Amino acid sequence: MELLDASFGALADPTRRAILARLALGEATVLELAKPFQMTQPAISRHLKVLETAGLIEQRVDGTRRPRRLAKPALDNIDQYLDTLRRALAANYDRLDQVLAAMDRNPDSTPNQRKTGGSK
Amino acid sequence: MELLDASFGALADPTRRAILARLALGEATVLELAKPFQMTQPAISRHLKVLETAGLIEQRVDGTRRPRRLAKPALDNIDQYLDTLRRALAANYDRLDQVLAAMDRNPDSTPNQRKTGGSK
DNA sequence: AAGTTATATAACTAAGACGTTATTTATGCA
DNA sequence: TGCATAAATAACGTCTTAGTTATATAACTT
Repeated sequence: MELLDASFGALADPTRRAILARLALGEATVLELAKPFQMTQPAISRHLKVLETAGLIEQRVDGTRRPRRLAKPALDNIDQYLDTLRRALAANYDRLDQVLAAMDRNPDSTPNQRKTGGSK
Repeated sequence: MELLDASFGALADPTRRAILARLALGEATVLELAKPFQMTQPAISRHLKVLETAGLIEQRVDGTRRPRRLAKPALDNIDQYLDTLRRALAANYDRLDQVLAAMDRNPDSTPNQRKTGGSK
């Protein structure tokens, strides 16, 4: 699943998330996107390429401009992955040893927690 | 939202996602985690620190071992963020210009697409 | 055709990520 | 005590990322 590599990697950068936030309001060109972020146009173009490779945005051709907008495939993919994690998490919390572990890790009940014998 | 930086960054690495997949089956120690991945123990320890900083896993103390398990906060946080993107995406797709854009970007209908006279 | 505008690409630099081996710290055990 | 084991940390090399400036490409404008 290397699309996940690209997708999560793309989302890990605050500038790229800001770009997505801007695109959430509607499509925008490179220069429009570059304006609010004090950063050069080439830098934004690179970020856009990363986002597009990740499947998070799409291009459109309009003369010399290339307005970008949000795309869905990556989001669906990510959602699906996170779902498996959520499920596993829920399942683990239902297990007894997880409950015991939770008690064990509470510093109030056992100052210096152990479990083999009980000393130090 | 720099927790998102950490969370998405953590999920961008395939080794770390594999670690999470293993932890989805239940808690495991560093050495147990290191075994399947042919990688040294220090490397795994670093990955675990990244995952923990991101809020994706937790530790437990058991003598000299530190079994890890999945944690929820980061997932909730991520879910919430993705939700805003999903919403924006849906909203954008409801707009007329987005629909026109979709047609415009279809290479079959217009070989060298323009639009100065059409929408915008 | 010539100039302008929108974007992409190239070449470079600085910083960060990810792996290694060697060593340290902390606990358990004889 | 002293040795063994689990995990963390240090120091280091290498590859990747994110930014810069300079330049190239493509399309619109006159």
